[in-house]
Amino acid sequence: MTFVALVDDHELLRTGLVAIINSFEGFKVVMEANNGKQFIEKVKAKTPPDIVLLDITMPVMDGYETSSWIKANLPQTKVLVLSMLENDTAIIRMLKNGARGYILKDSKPKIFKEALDNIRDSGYFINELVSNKLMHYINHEEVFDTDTFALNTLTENEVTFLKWICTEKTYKEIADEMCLSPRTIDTYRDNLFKKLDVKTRVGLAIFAIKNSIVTI
Amino acid sequence: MTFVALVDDHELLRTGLVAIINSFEGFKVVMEANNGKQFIEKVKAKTPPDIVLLDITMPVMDGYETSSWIKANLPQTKVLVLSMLENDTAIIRMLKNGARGYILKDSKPKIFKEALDNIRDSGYFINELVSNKLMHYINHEEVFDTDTFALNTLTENEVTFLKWICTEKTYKEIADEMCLSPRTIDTYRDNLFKKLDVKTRVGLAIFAIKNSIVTI
DNA sequence: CCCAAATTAGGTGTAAATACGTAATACTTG
DNA sequence: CAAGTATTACGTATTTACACCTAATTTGGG
Repeated sequence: MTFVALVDDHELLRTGLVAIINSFEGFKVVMEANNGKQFIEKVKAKTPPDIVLLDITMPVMDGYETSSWIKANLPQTKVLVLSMLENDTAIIRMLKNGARGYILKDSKPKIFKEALDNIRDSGYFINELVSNKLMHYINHEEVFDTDTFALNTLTENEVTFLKWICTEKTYKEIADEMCLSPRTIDTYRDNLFKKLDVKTRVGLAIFAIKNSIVTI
Repeated sequence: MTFVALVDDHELLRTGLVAIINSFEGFKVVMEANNGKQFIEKVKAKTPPDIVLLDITMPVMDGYETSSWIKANLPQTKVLVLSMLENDTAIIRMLKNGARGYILKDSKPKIFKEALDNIRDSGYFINELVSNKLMHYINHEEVFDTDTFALNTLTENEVTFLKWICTEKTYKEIADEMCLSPRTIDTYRDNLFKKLDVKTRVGLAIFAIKNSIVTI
């Protein structure tokens, strides 16, 4: 019997998952949690599950952190990401943090079964989502995950600046808002163009939105 | 007994919903569909349900269309929107299309029960999400739902143009891509500035993203 | 067929954004 | 303390974006 934990703050989805997973022969849901922190608390008192079905977007402690924690503290436990996010950054970050597979929340139950079987049997579930990223990694290791990498090199002021970028203010007005010289703002922009490999303010705005620096 | 239909392309969520709703006394799920079109086909052969739990984002026929159809063709049937979208535009559009309530997919089962009870008993479920929009409507009717209104006035070319707006191409390059004169592109931009009440290209880009004209 | 409206296009001027080179301050760290 | 580095700032030139006004062309109804 393979024991499964569900970590997701969507109660409804969890209810559906429990029903489905328990209907799969050889799998049983033994733990549920609303977020990573709650999972960690609960798992301390128990035998760790074999597989953790893990959401990314959660309050308190998100999937990225949680996966890292599991990788470091529960080496026998395998993480299968269950997310709505289809973007490269999310997939790659989770894989880097130790996830063994990544499926979308709107997958059909059949996919689910396959993923659980594969992870139990081979340790991994490599679907198209994941294999595309892996292929990309093989071919372009150096440019792999530019966004995530770039995100970490941003200074506090640059992040603030990116927020202003997504408004209709001119650079001069942004300079006023940030109490800096317009020239400094120019430098910020030029640096970000290089860092983020974009050429225009629209490029900056889209980067900021894509990486949740601003929410719209 | 109140009969409920589920229209949502997320099978997992549906499974959970069926379990939960059937566990509520007095409610029973009698129909499931992956999208509006499938629902229409299925409902023809049956007695219409009392309540339709309706997702917005669906392939083939989305929630907006589906709700309008239900309003026009099944006057006894009440729509309760079940969505992940928390933005004004979505809520308002659905309310205008006849929805009786709007709850988020990550609501707790308790909220669910309340919503179903209220819609059965009073015909409506007015939670904070909805009441805020209604209040806003009372106070600012004339500026109510600018985005949705504006969306409907966009021409095909303007939509295409908005897609290009969210790239790093200059207007001249966009003109080439669309096989139009740069002057025409200028006119498009100026018209959109007026229509959408923005002043810069970034404003246009954000409108396009917010309203799912482009996906990033 | 003709009119009104929508679409496409042009001219000109100003403001903003972008490119590139340089340099004064602040802040580490050996 | 000195050298290196990050941050902040400036000058100048060019390109792009934006504003406002006008007009040719296409399109859809009466």
